[in-house]
Amino acid sequence: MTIREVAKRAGVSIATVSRVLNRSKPVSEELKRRIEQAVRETGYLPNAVARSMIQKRTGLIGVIIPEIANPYFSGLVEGIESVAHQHQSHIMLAVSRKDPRREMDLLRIFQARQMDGIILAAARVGGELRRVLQSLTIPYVLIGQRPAGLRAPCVKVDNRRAACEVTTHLIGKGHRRIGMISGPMWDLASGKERYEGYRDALGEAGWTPRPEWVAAEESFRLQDGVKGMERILRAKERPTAVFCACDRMAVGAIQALESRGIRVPDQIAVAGFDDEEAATMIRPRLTTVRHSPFEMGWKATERLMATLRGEGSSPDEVIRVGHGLVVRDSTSGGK
Amino acid sequence: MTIREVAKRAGVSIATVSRVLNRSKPVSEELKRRIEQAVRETGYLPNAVARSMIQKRTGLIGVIIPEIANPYFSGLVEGIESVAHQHQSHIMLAVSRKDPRREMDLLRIFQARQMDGIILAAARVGGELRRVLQSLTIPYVLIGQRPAGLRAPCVKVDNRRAACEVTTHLIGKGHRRIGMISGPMWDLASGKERYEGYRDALGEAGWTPRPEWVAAEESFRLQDGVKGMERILRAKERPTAVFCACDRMAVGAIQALESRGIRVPDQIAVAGFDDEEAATMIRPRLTTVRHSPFEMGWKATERLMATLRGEGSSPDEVIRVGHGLVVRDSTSGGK
DNA sequence: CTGTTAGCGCTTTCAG
DNA sequence: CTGAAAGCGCTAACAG
Repeated sequence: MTIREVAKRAGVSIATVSRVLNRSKPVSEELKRRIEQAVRETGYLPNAVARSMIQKRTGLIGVIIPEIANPYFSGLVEGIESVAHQHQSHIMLAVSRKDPRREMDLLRIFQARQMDGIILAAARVGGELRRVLQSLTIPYVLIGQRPAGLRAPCVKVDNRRAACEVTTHLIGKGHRRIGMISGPMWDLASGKERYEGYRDALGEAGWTPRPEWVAAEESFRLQDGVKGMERILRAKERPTAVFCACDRMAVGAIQALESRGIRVPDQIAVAGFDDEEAATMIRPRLTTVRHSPFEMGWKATERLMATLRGEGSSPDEVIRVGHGLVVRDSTSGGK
Repeated sequence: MTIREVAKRAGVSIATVSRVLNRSKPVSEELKRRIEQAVRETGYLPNAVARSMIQKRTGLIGVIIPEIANPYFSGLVEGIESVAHQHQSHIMLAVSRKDPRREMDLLRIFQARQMDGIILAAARVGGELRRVLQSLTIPYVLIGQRPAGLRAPCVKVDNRRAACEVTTHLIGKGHRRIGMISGPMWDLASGKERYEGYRDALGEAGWTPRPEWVAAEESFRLQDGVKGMERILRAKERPTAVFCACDRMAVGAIQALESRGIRVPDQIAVAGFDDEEAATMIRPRLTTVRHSPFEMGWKATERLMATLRGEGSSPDEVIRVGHGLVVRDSTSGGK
C-alpha cells in the first residue's frame, strides 16, 4: 500500500493525495471525497519514515536514562512522555545501565536516527561524554547534572540546599552526632551534591563530618542502605541521627536498625530523600525531601520543544524544580 | 554531512562508501583506507532514516503500556529493552493511560512508523481494539491477556492458578472467612483472573465468595487498598483473612487495619500479589505471589525477535512465566 | 486547483 | 573490485 496505489484508485496524481492527507493545499471537494474513500477502502497509512526523510523532522525524541525500574527515572519518563504526547512526538527510550560508554554510543545512535532532540539523564559525566555531547548536532537537555564547560539547558533539583535543609532539621531537633549514608560520590552527581549539603549544614553548626559516620556505598539500593547502617553502627561512638541519600537506602537503614532492636527515632533518627511511595509505607514514616521527577521530565521536554520551535535560551540555563522538607515520624521527638 | 561528501572527499563513488560502511561487498584496502579516513575527518554518521526506508527494517520495536510509574510495567520495559538491545534494536515507548482509544491510535502510529514489531500490554481488550489488531500488518506480541479470537503470541502469568494457590494457603492456615480486595474486573484482565482464582479456591473448599467481603475498587493503587479494606470492615461479620489483587493494595489494606488498631495477621491476615519491593518494606512482611515482569518482557521480546527471523510459532501460543507463593509474616500463625 | 518532476540520503542491481 | 543509475515512499516546488 503506497500513495501511488491510492492515487491510481482515486484517479488522481500522488501529489493530490498528499495534499489531502496533509491538508497542505486546497483540493476540490470532489477529488477530496474520492481520495478519502480510496484511503478508507485500502486502509492506507502513510509511511512515516519516508515522510521524516523529506521533512527532516522525525517527531521523535531520544531519552537516555541509567535504569528504569527506579521510581525516580520512571517518573522522569512519565513526565517526558506526557509532554511529548502533547506535541505529537514520541519517545525512543534507551537504558545506559550507568555505562558511560553506552551513553556515548546511544548519543551517536540517536543522532544517526535523526531524533529531533535528546534528553539525557547521565550517570556520571566524564570528559569523553562531554566531547561527544559537544559534537552533537541536535539539541539536547540534561537532567540532574551538567559537566563543566557544556552549554546546554539542565533541569535539576537543588540537591545541595535540600540536603542541607534536612540536616539542619536534624540539628534543630537537638542532634549533635549526625551521620550520612551516601551513594558513590562520582555517580549520578546527586550523591555528591547531597553529601555537600550535609557537610554545609554541619559546617554552619561549626562541625565537620566524622568519617566513621559517613558510609559511601556502591549504589543507591535498599541493600546498600542496610550495609551503610551496619558500617556506621560499628563506630565506637554512635550517631543519634543518620541522613540517607535516598529513601530506599533509608528504608534499608531502618531495617538494619530494626533487626538489631534499635528504635527509630528514639535511639537513632533517620531521614531520606526523594519522598518515594516507600516513605509512607515504612514504619516509622520517613522524614524526607519531596520533589517531582515527573516535573523534571516535563520541564526538560518543554525546554526541548521550545528549542525546536526556535525559541532560544541562555545556553547555560539551569531549570530548577522545587523541593520541600517533609517531616514525618522517623525524626520526630527531640533529642 | 552526507555519503556524497564523504565519497567526494575520498575520491570514490557513493556506492563504494556504502560498501565499506556496511561491509556488504569486498573493497580494496587502499580505497577502504581512504574512505575510513574521510569518515573520521568529517565525523560522518549514516542517516538511519534513509537506510530504514530502503531496507524496510527500522530496528525499532514499539511498546505500549498503560502506565510507567508502576513496578510491574517498568519491569516489563526493562526486560524488553534488555533483549532489544541484544538484537541491536531500540524501543519506542508509548503510554496509553488505559485509554483503549489511545491504544488503537498508537497501534496505527506504530504501523505508520514502520516498527519491526509491537509489544502491547493492553489495559482492556474490547472488540474495537481487536479489530485494529486484526488489521495490523506487522508482527506483535501481547502481554497479560489476549482477547478471544486473536491469533498472536501472548505472554502471561497464570494469575488464576496463582491466586488460587494464595487463597488455598489461607484456607490451609485455618481461615474460614476470606475476603478479597480486587481491582476493577474489566481492567487489566489480571484483576478478573485473580478474582477467579480466589473463587476457585473457595469453591474447592465448598464455599462461594460473600459479596460483603469482596471489594472491587476502581483501580489498583495503594489508596484503593485502603478503601477496599474499609469497605470490608463495614460488614457485620468480618473476614479473618483478605487476599488483595496486588501488593500495593495489600499495603493500603494493612495501613487501614493499622489505623484502626486491628492486628495483622492475628486478627486479620493479609496476602498480596506481585512481590514488589514494598512487600518486604511493610510490617508485617507480606505473603504474596512472586513472578517476574522482567522475564515477561524478556520472553515477549524473544518471541517477537524469533518471529522477525521468520521462525513461526503456533499462532495462539501462550507463553507462561513462572510464579511462586512467598509466605511471610502477614499470614503467619494459624487461625 | 491539479499534475509532473525533482529530489531526501541511502542501498542495490547492473554493467564494466 | 568499482561506478552509474534506479529507486525506497513521500513532499515540495514548478508549471499549467
